[in-house]
Amino acid sequence: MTGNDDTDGERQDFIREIISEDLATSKHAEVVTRFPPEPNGYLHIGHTKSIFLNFGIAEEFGGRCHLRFDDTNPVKEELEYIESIKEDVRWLGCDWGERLYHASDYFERLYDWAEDLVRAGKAYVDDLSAEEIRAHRGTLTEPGKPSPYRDREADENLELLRAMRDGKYPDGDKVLRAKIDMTAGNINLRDPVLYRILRATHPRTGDRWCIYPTYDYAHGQSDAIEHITHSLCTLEFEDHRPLYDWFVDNLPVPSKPRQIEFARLNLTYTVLSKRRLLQLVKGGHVGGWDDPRMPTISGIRRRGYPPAAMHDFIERVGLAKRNSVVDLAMLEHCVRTELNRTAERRMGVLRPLKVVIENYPEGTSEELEAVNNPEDSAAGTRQVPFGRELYIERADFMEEPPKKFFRLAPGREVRLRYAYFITCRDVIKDDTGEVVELRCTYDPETRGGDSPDGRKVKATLHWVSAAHAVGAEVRLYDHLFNRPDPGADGDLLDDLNPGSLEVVDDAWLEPSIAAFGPGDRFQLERLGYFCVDPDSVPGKPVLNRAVTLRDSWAKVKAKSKE
RNA sequence: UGGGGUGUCGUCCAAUGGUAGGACAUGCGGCUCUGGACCGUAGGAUCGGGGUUCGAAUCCCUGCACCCCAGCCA
Repeated sequence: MTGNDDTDGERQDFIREIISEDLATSKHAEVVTRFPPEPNGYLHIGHTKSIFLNFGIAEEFGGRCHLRFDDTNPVKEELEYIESIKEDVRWLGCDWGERLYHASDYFERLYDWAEDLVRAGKAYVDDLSAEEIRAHRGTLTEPGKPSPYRDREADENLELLRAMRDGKYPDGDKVLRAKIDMTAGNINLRDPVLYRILRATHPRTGDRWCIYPTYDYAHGQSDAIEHITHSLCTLEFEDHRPLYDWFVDNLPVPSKPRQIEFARLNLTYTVLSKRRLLQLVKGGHVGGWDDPRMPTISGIRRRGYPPAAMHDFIERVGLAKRNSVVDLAMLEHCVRTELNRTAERRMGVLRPLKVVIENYPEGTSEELEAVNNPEDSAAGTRQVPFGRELYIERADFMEEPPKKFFRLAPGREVRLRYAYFITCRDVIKDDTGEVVELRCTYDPETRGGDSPDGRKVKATLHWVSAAHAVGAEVRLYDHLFNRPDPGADGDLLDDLNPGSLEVVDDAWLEPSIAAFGPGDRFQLERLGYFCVDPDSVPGKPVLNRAVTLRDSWAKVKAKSKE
């Protein structure tokens, strides 16, 4: 189901249709998919599409999904990445069970098959340099020319290949190439490289090998070895498919997998490429791979996006073959929907304005009952302390309110959530004319927030008791880039949003928030959804704002400014 | 000017020869102890030109636009 359909649960995307058909016609008895990351970076939101697709299909069709590291290039790959990828996949709720594999598990078999190809006259060792190979490859419009080494005898090739494996030649000195067709329109078929000489320590095989298979030579065969039935990948591999099939058809592999391509995910205001993400991290433009502004899985986890929201998002985005860019607002909608359902409510004030309740007895306080989650009665209630001195949000008071401003103003009565109606009696300013304190009175009859005489107020404000509040640092995030297509016409860095991070270090929170630990998510009423950051220290929580609430007042305000 | 793909509301995805529909976004109402949530409602699309057909987003022809490929990256 694509998730954007509510009348027909049968509807499927084109890949699920193919699989259903393969099952119906008994082409396959079971479905086996795989998620095949290269451990050369951190996973990002784009990968969630592939992860949920592969694991989701396996689950829906009662099959299985393998986690396979495509570790064929030790120059770029690291153990650190392997660990982070596993953690991220697990966090998304996907379980590969015992089915953890690596392309490097198959290096021995892949090599044997390479000898088979050589013996069959379908592969040869080429002495040409990388530059010469490129020159011989031709261009998009001109055919390539055969290498002078293309017609070496099988025996000589075999000897050379073994010598390559045994470390007799320096890096880059020779390669093994498939002998296919130097004039093919599809450049991938112009005698692709199968093995290159690379003296690099592999994260798993160490220094056992000095030749490594290329992606093209390793991927399809790895799929076949694992009896993958449907090998799902992104569009740019579409014209590798003939090569993929060529290997599977020319090698004694145990099964014949089918590669199917789909469009990768793109998001507005976001970059999703390892190269550009690495650029942001290495350049110090963000705090690291897990900076909450990063579209990495570790970034959004720290930011407070729940895995369930990611799943919902991927379902809604759907699956097709056309390149597209999804509106970031769609993702934020999914985050809000999930958090609205599951996150408990709390109160906190970001930019405090002191309020003194003049007719509230000095030196006393009381506890008021507050609902934890109006969307979930099972979440229960909690007690919130109230006293004579409070903080409210600075933005909730205006000395000269415009027509549509419903909040506190001189002489006006509003409700303090779950507490009392208060009326603003006096405004105290400092030398510069800035409002520093409000003198108010409360109506004891309105305890809990309802007036016995049926009197209405137009606004309800959040607040905290000054005597009980916990000081906190709150990090507010905005889009990392200030245009929907960052880097589209020029330097990516020119499009960085200088206001993407705002740190508020004198926020006040209701005391119950101290009970939350890193990773816990909750709503600060009227402000948004927040997540406790690991930077928190005892007595001084650090909060990340995952996403704001929808804010129709902000829209009214923005419109009146135009 | 080689090969491989893709063109449907602003955005994403459906409609598989038979009323172009949903979601997000946007506008307008309602409701509300969160200007939240929720409910209702409106506007908004088949790349162009021919053809086949009672009937075309769908089939055919022909243009056009966009994406990918010339790593010993994946």
